[in-house]
Amino acid sequence: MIAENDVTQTKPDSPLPETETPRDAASKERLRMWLRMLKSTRRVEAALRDRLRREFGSTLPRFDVMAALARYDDGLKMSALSGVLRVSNGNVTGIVDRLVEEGLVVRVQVPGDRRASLVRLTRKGREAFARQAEAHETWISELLGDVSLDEARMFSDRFDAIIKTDTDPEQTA
Amino acid sequence: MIAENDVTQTKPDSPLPETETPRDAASKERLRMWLRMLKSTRRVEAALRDRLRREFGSTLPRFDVMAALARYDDGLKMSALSGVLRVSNGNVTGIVDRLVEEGLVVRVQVPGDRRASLVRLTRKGREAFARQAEAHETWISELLGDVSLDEARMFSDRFDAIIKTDTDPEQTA
DNA sequence: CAAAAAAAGTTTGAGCTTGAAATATATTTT
DNA sequence: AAAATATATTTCAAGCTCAAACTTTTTTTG
Repeated sequence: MIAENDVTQTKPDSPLPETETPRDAASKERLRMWLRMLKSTRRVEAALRDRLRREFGSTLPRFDVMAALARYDDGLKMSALSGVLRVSNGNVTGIVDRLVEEGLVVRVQVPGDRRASLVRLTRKGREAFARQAEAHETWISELLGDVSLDEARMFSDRFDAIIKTDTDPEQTA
Repeated sequence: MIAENDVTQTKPDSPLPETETPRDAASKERLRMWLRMLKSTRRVEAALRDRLRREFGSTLPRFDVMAALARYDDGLKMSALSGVLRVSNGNVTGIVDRLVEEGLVVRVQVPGDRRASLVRLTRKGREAFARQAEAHETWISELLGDVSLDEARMFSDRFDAIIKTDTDPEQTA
């Protein structure tokens, strides 16, 4: 919103501040798009949080952590985990602490290195995650139900481009 | 991820669990799309948070509140504010408290009703927001730079559809 | 090898977020 | 007028989030 006229315009056709260069127009349209993208994402996220809470007594961050661990049978080190999820180290500590309390994951000492530990899903954790993941996929299809297969593919590609535009380290274990 | 075969399939052509109905395919593709959409949104949000913090010592929630207030010269009641932003009541209380401390907004008593108060931007708040909003638009264009005007329009429309699919009260002041 | 640097994790402090409970005030019913 | 109900907002507890500070351990290097 707001954002006056653009000083870098090449053709000052009109002297009024209401002048709109093509650059402005694109900028405004991208802003509009972003606001809608943010709103859509938040809506879907809110719905997911709500269902995860009601139906599984869990949260999205916990789900994210378990999803990451589910992809690595050998477990992940804390630093690798926060790297994969792209959240801060300290953040993951707390979430894993709670998952450990509930018996969904374990911290296994790494033999050679007394600093590090591998975080791994327990059997209970794997089972809980399997149930949640299945529900999760169903919810997404429900929430994005009117997006066709082809359209979804198109969107995925476009989002990939956006992701790649920003710096994308994407480190592994 | 995970999500075994779909029980509701109409044609059990293959007895194996690896069977994939068109319904499965679309479901998986939508999940893929959602994960990318979430990732993109988080990337952009993270970038915005970072810049807002560094350049203005502020946060996205504060910015959101100020943006909402900027659209209502007469101010908004707390309940209307949380309604517009679609966040909990208690949430807004804290954010507004901090904005008041910094002199960016004020709480004005509503004449007829001693329960309610109107939250309004101060001059300082309006000026701060104007600067932030301008930078914000620039950042968005930077972050979504390779999205063309037409493409942005298309995305906007599509997101609108997603938003409309979920319940959309959108109350006003 | 000892000092310095780097790496793995945790802790801390401040802020955001929610849902539920508490408070206060208004309005409606009885 | 008293009681019940509705509305406006705050408080609270639990959890998520980050950046920065801090331990402990390992690796590098002079």
